[in-house]
Amino acid sequence: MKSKNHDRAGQRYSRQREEILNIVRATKTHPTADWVYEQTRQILPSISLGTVYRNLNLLAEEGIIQRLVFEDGKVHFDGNVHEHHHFLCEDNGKILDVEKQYSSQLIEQLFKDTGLKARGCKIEFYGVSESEET
Amino acid sequence: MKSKNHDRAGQRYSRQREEILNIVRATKTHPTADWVYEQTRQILPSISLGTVYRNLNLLAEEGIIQRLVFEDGKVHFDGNVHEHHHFLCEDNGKILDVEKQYSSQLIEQLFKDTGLKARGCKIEFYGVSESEET
DNA sequence: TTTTAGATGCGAATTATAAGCAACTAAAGG
DNA sequence: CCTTTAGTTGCTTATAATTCGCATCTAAAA
Repeated sequence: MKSKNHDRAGQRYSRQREEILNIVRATKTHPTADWVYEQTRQILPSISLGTVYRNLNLLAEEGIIQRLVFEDGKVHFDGNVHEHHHFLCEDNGKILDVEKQYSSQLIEQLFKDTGLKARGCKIEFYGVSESEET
Repeated sequence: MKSKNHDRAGQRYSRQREEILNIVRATKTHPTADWVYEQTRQILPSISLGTVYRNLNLLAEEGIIQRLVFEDGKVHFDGNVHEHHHFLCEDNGKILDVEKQYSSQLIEQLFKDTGLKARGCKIEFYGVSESEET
């Protein structure tokens, strides 16, 4: 079915946006705009990179996908909008999801320690994900 | 005194690097390369932006300063290399330091929950830092 | 001193991303 | 259906951030 990618004020359906959303939702690789562009081209060969950027940003603004910036300085997108954190593997560069509810605990602790009221938090773990034998 | 900014293999002293390091260490604003450039120019008017980039990256590689990427997608530098986290204020855009030891606790919990061994982690809190009355 | 590898300033090249615009089209109204 | 309207697209051209190439300069060891 057509994911309701147009079910919002001042926004209509477009095939391009539909495919972009499908692609982002179908992967766990936390893709960049460029990767999404390459994938989408295989289905809609005449799509332009600008359209991919526009739609990714639009979907992120709507909260339908997430926009993430990792240490590589690049913007990544994530179809998983539930609370979760990330583990960046220093070996293979992969980004693993950490689907654990660590935020509320930390936010409380932060408040006790500093008085700051956080609305949320993001945790980025880093290390090697696989065994290290050479 | 001249901070030992050259006390490493294949690296010699340079006035430019010294000033850059001083400036990054003297602020808590988590500056971008451009800001550091503007500051350094006031002391060394003929310094070039390329030199600032080169030295910031070099110092970061040596672990003398930290390279951070926040949600604004920009690279920031931090003279504070001790374990600490950040609070991004959604009002004024300021980045506050959270000098608390939350990492080891989380890393342990991550290991228990998933078996992943993290070497470290970064927490980014976000919310409004000041009272919200209008 | 001389030597040498590291550092600098400058300008050109890359990358990632946004902006401008005429042509196209979804969807609401008649 | 046919019109109308405003959102969307592909294209091209900007920007902004960062890196590279290179001749020149200079710390610091010999």
